[in-house]
Amino acid sequence: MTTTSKDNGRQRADARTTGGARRRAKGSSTLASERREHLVKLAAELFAQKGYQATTVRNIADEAGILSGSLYHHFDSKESIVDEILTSFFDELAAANQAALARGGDPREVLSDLVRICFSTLVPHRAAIMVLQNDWNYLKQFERFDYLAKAEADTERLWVDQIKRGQETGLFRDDIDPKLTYRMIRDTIWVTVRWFQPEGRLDADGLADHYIKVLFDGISLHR
Amino acid sequence: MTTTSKDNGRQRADARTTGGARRRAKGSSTLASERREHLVKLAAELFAQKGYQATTVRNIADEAGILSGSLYHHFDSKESIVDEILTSFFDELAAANQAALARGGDPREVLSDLVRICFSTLVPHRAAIMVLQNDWNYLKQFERFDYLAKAEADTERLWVDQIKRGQETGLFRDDIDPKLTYRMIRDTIWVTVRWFQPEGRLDADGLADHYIKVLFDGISLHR
Amino acid sequence: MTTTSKDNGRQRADARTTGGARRRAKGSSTLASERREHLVKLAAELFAQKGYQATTVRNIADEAGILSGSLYHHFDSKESIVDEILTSFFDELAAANQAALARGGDPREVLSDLVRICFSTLVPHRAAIMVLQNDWNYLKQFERFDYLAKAEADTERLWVDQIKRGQETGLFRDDIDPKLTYRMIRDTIWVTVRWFQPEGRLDADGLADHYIKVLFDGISLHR
Amino acid sequence: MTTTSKDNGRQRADARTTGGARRRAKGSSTLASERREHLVKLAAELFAQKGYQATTVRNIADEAGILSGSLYHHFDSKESIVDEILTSFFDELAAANQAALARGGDPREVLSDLVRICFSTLVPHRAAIMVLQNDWNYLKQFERFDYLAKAEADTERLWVDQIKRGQETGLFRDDIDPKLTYRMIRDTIWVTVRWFQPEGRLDADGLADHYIKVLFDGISLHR
DNA sequence: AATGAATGAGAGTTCATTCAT
DNA sequence: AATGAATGAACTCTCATTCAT
Repeated sequence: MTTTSKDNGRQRADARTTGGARRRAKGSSTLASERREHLVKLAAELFAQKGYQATTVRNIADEAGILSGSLYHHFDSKESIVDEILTSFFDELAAANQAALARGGDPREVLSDLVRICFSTLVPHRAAIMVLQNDWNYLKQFERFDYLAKAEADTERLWVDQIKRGQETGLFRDDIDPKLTYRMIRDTIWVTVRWFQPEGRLDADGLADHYIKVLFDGISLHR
Repeated sequence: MTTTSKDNGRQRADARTTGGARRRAKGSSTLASERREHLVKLAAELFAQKGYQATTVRNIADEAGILSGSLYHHFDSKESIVDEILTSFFDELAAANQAALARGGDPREVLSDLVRICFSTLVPHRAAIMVLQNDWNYLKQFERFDYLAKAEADTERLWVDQIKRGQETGLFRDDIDPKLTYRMIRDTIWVTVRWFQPEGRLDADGLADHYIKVLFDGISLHR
Repeated sequence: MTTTSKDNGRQRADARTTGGARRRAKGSSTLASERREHLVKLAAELFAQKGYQATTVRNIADEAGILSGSLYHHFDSKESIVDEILTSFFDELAAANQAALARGGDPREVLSDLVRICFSTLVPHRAAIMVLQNDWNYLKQFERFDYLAKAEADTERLWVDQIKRGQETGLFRDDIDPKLTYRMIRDTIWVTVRWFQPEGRLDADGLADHYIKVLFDGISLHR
Repeated sequence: MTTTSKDNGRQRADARTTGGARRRAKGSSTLASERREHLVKLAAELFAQKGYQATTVRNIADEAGILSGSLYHHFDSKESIVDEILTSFFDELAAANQAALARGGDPREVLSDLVRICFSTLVPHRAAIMVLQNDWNYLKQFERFDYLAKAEADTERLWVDQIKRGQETGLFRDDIDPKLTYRMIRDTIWVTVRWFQPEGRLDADGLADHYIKVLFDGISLHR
């Protein structure tokens, strides 16, 4: 197997037993990579619109103006495509979260940052989030996507730590359950992807502000 | 179509939004109806577990110990089955919501009731909510399910009215968007179906209490 | 899963985790089984003619006058069909070999019997032998067919034992290699399936006689 | 088609049965020819391992470290590659057979020579023989390979002549069928390619000796 | 001499649904 | 009320081959 663009951008655990040289000198792979990214984008849009299962590889190929078989020049499988979409989202999110943690601040500030990060991915990673909301239940059955569950577990730890720290430092109420609270925050944010319209009254930042307000102080008017 | 129970338990399309349970009065059809309900229950469990699309009619038939073709004696399509699951949920929810409204009380009390109603459906209607969370994006493309969008619009009006009334009477903050707030509340509650375990630390009521607390007063500790 | 004819006639190692009742009272399965056997026969003929790989499930379905998808009512997969063909051959061969052994006699008699048994399968199991000759190299890569290699190993032991016994009792020459000799006999017999015509000058029995003659005494005229 | 080495190394179809090696006399095409031969060798190895049908042109290209499309600079089809492998085998075999005949001797000596020739091709032409054993049934359907059947018919005549001559001169038994006997000898020898290991206890020559012994005198111990 | 993108035909398989029995 | 056989359309994916660069 040569170094085509089919490698899916992620390391494979299984070593290649068959021979074959690996090459490619200069920059023609940039073009290949652009084509590939374009196809991923088209697929992402369809996955978001109709769902992963309901989108056929023919749909994607049609959108690109090629035949379905031709997609397999670029990707191993339909799964590879969605994998690429999800990976790119998770990688970016993890990096942003780490950066927020590194910036420091009191738990309320960190939590605000984390919330804002979530909302800020809504537009650039709409498809990934949509797929996660609608098709995760289906995708999780494939070993290949186990890494997503792990990534989510990491994120949970990160949030829960901040909530607990907030409780210890007297910033947050003591009578809420950290894990439960995290889950509700997480779900509430991501699920907005279903109805959120960036061109609407509130953009992603506005949505974040609104949510942070309610999250920290509730909807009640306090005297 | 024969004179069996195949009419999907629902007389007319325009009867959909009126809510309320339907009963079959007379004789042997009760047995048929019981068998039918049993099959719906089996299907519901599978839909909840694997999703609507990923569940095959064969899966359902297998679970019932019959052949897939035999299901069509009871239902005229796979869609009919999920329709029945969803209708039963929406009918019950609408009725409960109306009852809460009828009971009256200040907006905070009514809203609390509405929240509690939502959480209380989590167990008996787990499958319907799961389907709505995971497969709505797919199902909405069929005209047949347009009534669900209408029912949801009705519910939204009901909630938004209460939130606005709360703002007018000085109970709720003025700087929150009623519609946005409703959506977030709605999403936060329903999405819990994905991880909620009735046998866990908190049951549905506990979850409701926890959420109402955070919703009204936020997670911050106010002096 | 119910007890349809899809079980492939062979036990499955993997237990069925999904529920479902198992029934079937009377004899309607005989009919189902007949249909199934008919399809297997059609497939066998095609496999023998064109090879396993080159035969498509559509070819088989066409021959049966149904659509390709309909085959899957009867079989899990194309592999299942060929499996059935091979299993039936191996089962019968193993039984016949055991019977020959049980009959006893000196090694020359037993070996003659074994040879005759091989030739006698040429007509009834032509397809299986043809597949084994032409497609074994392909089929052996699938775990599913590991049992064939095992069956072959058993047969080898059986033959080699007789050859050795013949050498010990002074019936056979001492300067031949038992294993090598077995392999050559085996291959020589089975490979005749490629050109053997039952309607030709010699039938399977005639072929066996001819071969036994040459095998034991060679082609040379001994004074 | 350009003026590359794509003409498959063979000038005309009617030159096929004449046998003999073909050389390219002149200049830089020697390099091209070497590359070509290298590719044929890689393909041969794969065909032997996995069979002709199961080997994809991509497999071959991978092995060579190039892309599958690039193979078509050297060959005009997958068939051309296997054709080259088979032709080279048949040409050499025919030449060797002719030489044996030319050397003369009594039928027993000639037959021994022919047997030894067959065994001696086992190593250098392993792939061709393997393909012939496993994929001939598939390849024979293409007109292009009709010449193989013809070559085989020629060989048969040659062998049968010697066997008959042996019977006439009282060297061989009269009660064996010459044609049948030839076929069994042929099959027995070629089919060993499936399990023969040159590094094993017996090399090709040893195998030949062993077989000649059994062929002429049988496995029985004659007083 | 090779790449990289694509074709086009066809592969095995799935599945909701129908219908005679 | 159920069976068992079949449909027909669609699915993901494969692969020999082509061709502009």
